[in-house]
Amino acid sequence: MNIETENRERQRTPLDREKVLKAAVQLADREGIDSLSMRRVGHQLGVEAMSLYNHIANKEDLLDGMLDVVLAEIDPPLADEGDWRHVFHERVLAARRALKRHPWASTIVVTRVNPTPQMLAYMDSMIGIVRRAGFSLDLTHHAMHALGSRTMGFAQELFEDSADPSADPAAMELMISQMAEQFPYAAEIATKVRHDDESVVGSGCDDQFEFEFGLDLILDGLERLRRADESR
Amino acid sequence: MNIETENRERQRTPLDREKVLKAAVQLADREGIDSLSMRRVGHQLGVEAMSLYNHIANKEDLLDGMLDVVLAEIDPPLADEGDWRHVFHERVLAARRALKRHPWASTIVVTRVNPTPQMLAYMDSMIGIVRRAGFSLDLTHHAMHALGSRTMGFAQELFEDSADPSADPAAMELMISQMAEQFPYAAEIATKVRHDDESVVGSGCDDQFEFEFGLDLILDGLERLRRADESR
DNA sequence: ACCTGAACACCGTTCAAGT
DNA sequence: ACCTGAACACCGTTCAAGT
Repeated sequence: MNIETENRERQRTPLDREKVLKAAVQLADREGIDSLSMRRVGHQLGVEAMSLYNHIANKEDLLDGMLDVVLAEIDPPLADEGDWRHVFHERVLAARRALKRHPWASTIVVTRVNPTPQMLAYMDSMIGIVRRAGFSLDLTHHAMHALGSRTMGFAQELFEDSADPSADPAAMELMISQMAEQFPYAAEIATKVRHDDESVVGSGCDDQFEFEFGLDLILDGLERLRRADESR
Repeated sequence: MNIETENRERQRTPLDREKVLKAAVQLADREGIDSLSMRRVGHQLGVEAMSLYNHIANKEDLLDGMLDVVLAEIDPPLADEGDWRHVFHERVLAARRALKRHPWASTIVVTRVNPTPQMLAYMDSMIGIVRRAGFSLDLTHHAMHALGSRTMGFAQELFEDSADPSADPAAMELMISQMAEQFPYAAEIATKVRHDDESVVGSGCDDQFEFEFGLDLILDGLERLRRADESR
């Protein structure tokens, strides 16, 4: 029995911040972040929207809290053993798994104006990995900027759904043939992606693969710079 | 005399799509994307919000059109001469300059569900640069994913304003000392950034530098892969 | 052909009033 | 101490009615 039905029957349990956040996360998971309103979170808890203001400051505070619920799910880092790139890579994938469970979370990260406590804790642990691997303060700073949102397990993909399998193939075919004249290079890539998608084994647009490809490209570049710095 | 005052006096000139887009861009430049509403764009043109629907389909269509106004300002690419990385780098900076003139544009890019015509044209030209430099179709595809939004001249920065000079130094000092215990690595970086900002010459958090650092790190990594691929 | 008034179904947030 | 009714100042969008 979830919170909603429980509270609809009789509102014995008083509200608190944690209950509000949990209900909001549940609602966003089920209906998407665009459907999340104060009124709807209230309804989910069997309460009017105004009651929520007794437990959260405003909607921004609600979003901050929801993000921290998600980030608290990230697995702790591996021990510092062997190549720092491995430790870093694995932790980024742990963050990615947590964010993937709540697809709205990455859009929330991006709109935060101040880092939340859990974001700070996560970033601190990631900075620690490279510092203990011998990165200078300068190179560490550049590294974090270069990685950007990849540190948190996601990257800004342009045209995320162009390879969406739900798009019907006939429309895709038409689009590609129309693009071919004006945008030959883009059409060539779109054709490749479509072909690879059709063959079962191929991975025309495997998000996970592309994410790790980009991540390791940057980590390898950084390791090269660390070595150059060290032997300076 | 701008469109607003002109049309307030007497509405002789009939509306068209271009005028709506221009007015919307002007409004977003001046007051930010959050202040952009159908009602306010209408007001800017001396017209009710409902009139806009004669020229644009809906708000998403308006945002698409606004983005294409901005992207049309990107300088054309250099000739294919010398290192492809230079040509690519310079064009990305051209895109960056255009987006920087309209700070809301990058947030619009990120929320598009379908690529706009100008986005397609831009991406096509960038794909062309690497293809003509000898990249395989596969590597080209991975390259575009690895670069992500960097291709368009921006990157997802976490905590953009943590080095904001408008934040008062005393509050910054306090925050850092509070962080130091719980988040020593993050505090160390924050301290460095603050020091470099104070010295006039230093560039503790030079967005432009960090952007190009990350861009070149990826371009160099890709060039290495291209060479390995070629001599395979 | 283009513009508008009225309306619909929503938002976040405040605050005095209730229990 | 916590919750609510009423209200404020907004949204995007539709559609019949006006010119």
